[in-house]
Amino acid sequence: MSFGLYFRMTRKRIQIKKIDNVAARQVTFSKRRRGLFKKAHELSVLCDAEIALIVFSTTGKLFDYSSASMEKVIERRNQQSGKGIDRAVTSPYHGLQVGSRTCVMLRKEMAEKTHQLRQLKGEELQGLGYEGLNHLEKLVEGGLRRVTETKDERFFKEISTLKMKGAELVEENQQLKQQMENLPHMVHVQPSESIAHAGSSENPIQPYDNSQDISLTLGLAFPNSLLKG
Amino acid sequence: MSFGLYFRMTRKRIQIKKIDNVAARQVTFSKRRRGLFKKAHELSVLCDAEIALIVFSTTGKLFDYSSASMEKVIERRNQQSGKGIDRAVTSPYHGLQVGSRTCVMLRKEMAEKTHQLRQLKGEELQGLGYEGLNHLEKLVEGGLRRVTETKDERFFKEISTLKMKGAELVEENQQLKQQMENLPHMVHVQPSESIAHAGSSENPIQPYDNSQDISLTLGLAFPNSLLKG
DNA sequence: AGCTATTCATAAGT
DNA sequence: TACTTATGAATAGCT
Repeated sequence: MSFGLYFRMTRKRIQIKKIDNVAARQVTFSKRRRGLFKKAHELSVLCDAEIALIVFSTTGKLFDYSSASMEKVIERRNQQSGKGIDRAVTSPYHGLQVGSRTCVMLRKEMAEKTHQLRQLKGEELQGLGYEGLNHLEKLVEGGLRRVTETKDERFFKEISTLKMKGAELVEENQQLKQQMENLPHMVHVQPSESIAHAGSSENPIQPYDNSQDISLTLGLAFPNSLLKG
Repeated sequence: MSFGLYFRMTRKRIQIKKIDNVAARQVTFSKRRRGLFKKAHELSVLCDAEIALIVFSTTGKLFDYSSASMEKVIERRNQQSGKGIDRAVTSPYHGLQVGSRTCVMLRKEMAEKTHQLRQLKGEELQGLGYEGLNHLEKLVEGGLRRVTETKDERFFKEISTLKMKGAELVEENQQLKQQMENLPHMVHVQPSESIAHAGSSENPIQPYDNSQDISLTLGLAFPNSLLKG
């Protein structure tokens, strides 16, 4: 290595235009293609995305990658992008095939999903070996953790909301009491203790603690998803 | 900027596995998706390559890029890779009218099932109230219990099977040894210790304990269901 | 959405 | 083709 020769190994940022030198272009193609496929894979794993990547070199060689099934991804895209423009009309013959094939695929995917669903519920585990069972166990553990975390989070959020509301009520209550005391012409009025009976009588400003009542007062409707299964 | 707070802005290289935190996942998806598309474009320009890239986010949103025409690239790939079967001719007209209505229903069911699946994995829980979350939690707990039970059951069954097989082998081994001792005309034969080397030499009838080897000897193939999701 | 420290990708060279 | 290394680019973690 003669350091004196090059001030920088990489001269400067290259500009994005077709590389003239054929050899250099091929080298760059190899390197960048590898990088691109790696990035595609990482994105699919990190973000649970469904990806299809097709690359043809200048020489006509095919390279492709798909996180799932190439056909499935392409099919899915045909459906989505077909929403805007009615391509079935544009190319009737083509549209026909896409439609019928899609239906078959949908049925297959449905069967697959139903099976996955049952496995997550701990059914239909016959086909799984040790590796499969372990993987499934980890998956369900993760799910349980997330569900529980979400539940607790929601729970605490509601508690604090209620406490704040309670505090407001206590304060309002106090103000009402004072107002009543300032109206001596009325007959004696019983203080409405029942409204804030759980609040500390020693410190009325302190948040109203009714965490015991949450399940009764805030049970939200359960959407029609998992309950019916 | 308070420099004292962080030793490093970017802690260290991340590991490539699904990001749990939904918000972080979405941010990363945005950033990396942009990067990926940029790289794809650069490759197509620099090296004059023909590229098609399709990405579906977890939420089902479609992003795609193609250096030329998406359809053209996909078609070109179909020709290269699908040498065997001409699928275009296979389904000429069948099932379009019948299929169209069925397909709509199938799609709805698919969406529903996909949602249920995600909920079981602890995602898309926004719509659930306390009741719903509790129900879901119980469901997943049950699933986890069943999966774990099945796994353990399978495990112990295999262990006992192996122990029995081991015992048989040890017995057979003993018999062979005796037979050899009863054949004095032959040259000295080395006892085949290697067959049952893990068995206790002090009590050869005792079941052969190779529980350590189970993962090596009985790793069943994992079916194509949950691993790819 | 914006900012940096850090990791990652890679152009040029051997 | 593979390896090396300085540099530019991408991006994780934080506002």
